[in-house]
Amino acid sequence: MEHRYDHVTIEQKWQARWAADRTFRVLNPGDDGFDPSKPKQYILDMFPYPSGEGLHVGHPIGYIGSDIFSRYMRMKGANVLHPMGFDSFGLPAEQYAVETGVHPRVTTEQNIANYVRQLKSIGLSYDWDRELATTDPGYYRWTQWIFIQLFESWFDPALGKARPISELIAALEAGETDAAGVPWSDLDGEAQRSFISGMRLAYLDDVMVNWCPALGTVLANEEVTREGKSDRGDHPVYRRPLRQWMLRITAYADRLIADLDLVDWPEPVKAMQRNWIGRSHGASIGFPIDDSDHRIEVFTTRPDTIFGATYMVLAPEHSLVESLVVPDWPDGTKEVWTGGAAAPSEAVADYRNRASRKSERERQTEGKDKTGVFTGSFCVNPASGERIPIFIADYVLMGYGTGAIMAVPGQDERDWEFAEQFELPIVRTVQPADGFDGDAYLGDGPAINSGFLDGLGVDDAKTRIIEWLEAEEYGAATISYKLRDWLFSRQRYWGEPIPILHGPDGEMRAVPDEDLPLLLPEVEDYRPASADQEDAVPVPSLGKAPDDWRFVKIEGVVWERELNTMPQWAGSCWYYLRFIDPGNSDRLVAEEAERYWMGDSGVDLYIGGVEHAVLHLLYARFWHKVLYDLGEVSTGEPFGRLFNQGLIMAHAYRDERGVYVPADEVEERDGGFWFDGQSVEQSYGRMGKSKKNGVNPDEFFVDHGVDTLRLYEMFMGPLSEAKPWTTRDVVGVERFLQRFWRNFVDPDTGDLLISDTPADEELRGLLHRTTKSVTDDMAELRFNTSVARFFELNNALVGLDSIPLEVADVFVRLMAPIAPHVAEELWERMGGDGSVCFADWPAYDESLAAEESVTMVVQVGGKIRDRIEVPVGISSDEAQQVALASDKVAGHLDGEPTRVIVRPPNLVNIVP
RNA sequence: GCCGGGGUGGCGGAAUGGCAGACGCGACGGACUCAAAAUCCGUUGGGCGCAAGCCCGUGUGGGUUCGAAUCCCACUCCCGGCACCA
Repeated sequence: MEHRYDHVTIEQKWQARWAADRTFRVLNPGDDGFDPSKPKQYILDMFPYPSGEGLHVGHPIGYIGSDIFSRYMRMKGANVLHPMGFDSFGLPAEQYAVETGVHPRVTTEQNIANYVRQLKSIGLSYDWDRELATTDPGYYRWTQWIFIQLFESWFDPALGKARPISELIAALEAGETDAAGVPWSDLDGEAQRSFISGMRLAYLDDVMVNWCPALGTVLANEEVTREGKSDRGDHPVYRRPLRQWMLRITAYADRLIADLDLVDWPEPVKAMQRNWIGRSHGASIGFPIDDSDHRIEVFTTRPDTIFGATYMVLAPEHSLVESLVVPDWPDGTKEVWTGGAAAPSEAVADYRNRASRKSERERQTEGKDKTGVFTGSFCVNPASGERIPIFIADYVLMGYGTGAIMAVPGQDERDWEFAEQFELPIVRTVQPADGFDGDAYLGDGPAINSGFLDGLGVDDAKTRIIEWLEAEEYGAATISYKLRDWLFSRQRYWGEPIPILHGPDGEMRAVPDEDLPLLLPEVEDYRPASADQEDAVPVPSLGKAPDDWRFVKIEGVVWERELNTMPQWAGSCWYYLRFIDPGNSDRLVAEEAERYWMGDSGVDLYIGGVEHAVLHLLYARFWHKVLYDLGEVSTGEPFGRLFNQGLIMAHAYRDERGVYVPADEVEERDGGFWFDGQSVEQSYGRMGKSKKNGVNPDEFFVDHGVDTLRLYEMFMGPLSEAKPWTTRDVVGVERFLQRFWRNFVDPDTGDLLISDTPADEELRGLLHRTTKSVTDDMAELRFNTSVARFFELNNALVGLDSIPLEVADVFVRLMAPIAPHVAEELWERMGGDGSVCFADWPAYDESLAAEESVTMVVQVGGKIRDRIEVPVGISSDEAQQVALASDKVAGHLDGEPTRVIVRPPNLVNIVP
């Protein structure tokens, strides 16, 4: 009784020891005691937003995975950087402040303290000396500094990289280059400023924003769901034109795609990023406007179909629309083109008005029902020479390509639908395949009705028409992207202030370095200046800051501070760099430390959820590339290897009213589920407080133990897969740990049951096989099968009077990464040297790992007919003889075999 | 619609061209116990058979191969992402 496995005492003892000894502190190059001969491993978790709810058992599965890998790498002799911090700017703390008046800083600090406590209680081997939070002024000072670098840089297309804007200005002033064709000296001060502003990587622009009145802020495209709701809170979002800060991520589109080939990431994440960037090859073509010198530029991926362009469509917001509207409907105008209006101006105004009120969602759900009106103007198809009508329609999006299309109904489904509805001509320019009976034909085939293209396949026709367009100066080959510049302003309080000053004449300057960090001002009222109607106008919360913050006098002139704050993604764009050197007040990261820890390919292992595939991971890559171009970091990519852990799912139960009931009190019987005497319905999804199916880790640790949680979560299945939490199954690993302990420790005396008698051959073979198997699993993060191997080895020890020392020593070390507390305790009792965390990872002997004899399978015609024990080293001839001598084989074989396949020592297949 | 991932016992899963179902849960039988819990031992894919043994079996259909859960083709269902992107 006295000496049973007491997980609570053991786990608390070792967590206290690790904290007191700073066991997991890791040194930087240059620090006293740093060992440069060791290889480095930078193993990183996606840091959390510290929510008020704290962690449930589903959250840390990725942290446990990275912790095991970190502990394994330490034992392999690496310097391991394994830090943790908090992404602590964000809406929940601010919303709480709105409701209660409690400063977000206070809430954030409390939540972080709770997270740290919970994370420590999981036994995660972080170097807590490097803890950081994005809300620390010492941290966001550098977030602001990076923003200023973006503001002070431009993307030089000739070099394909960012450069200081001062170099552009110098070149312009020296006359080495000009401003988009205009000599620099011909521009006045205002025009010069405007040109420079248009070149910066961080710039102000009038853009269509996603305005969310309920949140009181605008949102990035990435933060709006396909239903046209806010990603956070699910509030309605409206389109508004507004002057906002933008980051020129589009300049990096090609590099962001190309460099995906350099990183070891899950293919789905790479695919999502490629898809999000959406690079497509095509041509831009200018269609001359009838009776005008102007042209309408379109982008198309199918220039080969130009002879079939029978009309043209502009997005309703297109800037040329006004100039295209004619006073009266021209001859040939069909009734359906007019939208019932008496004149084009009325029809267009009306249509634009309605389109601007539609949400993204409404535009999308219209699907096949196309809407639009005729502008009254025509342009000329440069290939066919036909005069074709110009429409506006909201199925053409302003944000992609040029906001205008040549409509080719014969080869485009959307154009087909529009043409049918608006009674426009349809001309096929690709001969459909035999048997095709659909509408628009998207496949390959010879060109028809296409003049000099006739007979060419799609690819050849594309090449030919682009040559012609370039020769005739109607257009050129182009590449278009779905990716748009990153909208970087938010009107909320709890974010990094954008460190920019606005002068009286509209000029801008960065806050000087010595004034950083630009601290968030104190305000009395955290409420965003929002209203519940969509008509409200976005107003930054920092407008409520005191005047001595808002206005700055420089050399007698009053400058006004930028009032927008940065989005939550800002802080997480570079935190992995700060972990390397979190206390540095001179640089965002010291050069030598950065070079050491980022090595050739950046972070060695980055574990986190797949939900960040296009947001955080794309933004961070973008910032990293800018910093790389500016010489601040030494690698082209931040995260060399990425791993997505799967969610822990759980069953939830609802009663007849649809109200969730506590999942841990539901009983299963008679083929149904019951709570408090009534039948409840089972569903399956993410764990969460609202579904009453979360499992609280604090309670779990008391009842079952931390090592049990770690073993269970790793044993559930592959780390990358979503898996259901089943409390019932926990007992398996719990039993294992108790049996493991009993194998080592006499329950009556507390004596170690270890002797130095050697292991017998069978046990020694199993030990080496286990070591080999677990070692192989570690590199691939296949911890589920490692745990299974532990069970097997453990079962082989049951019933022995004592464990051979060679087995005990290796077993404890193998267990140390996954179940570190019990491993430390046994290691100490066994008289191990120092912490087991730095013991050598066990080696194995390949020849001992091989089994002495194996079961050879004998097949006849591919069906198993016999199993024979044979020595491992059996020769092909011997194996064949043994197999053919089998009685069981003889019964299934009449006559001589036609062929015998021999794969010693595993298999002989006799083909009759 | 497009892109990506997946379908294996009652359940979680193992096996990536060579013994399908490792390991665990559950279930069943047994030991210990006055009894229960805990613990320990055994059985456990389905079917036929007293047994030896035989047949079937990895979503469906086909193919490659001496041999396929694994590779190829077609289909189907489930999950994730994107979606009027010209």
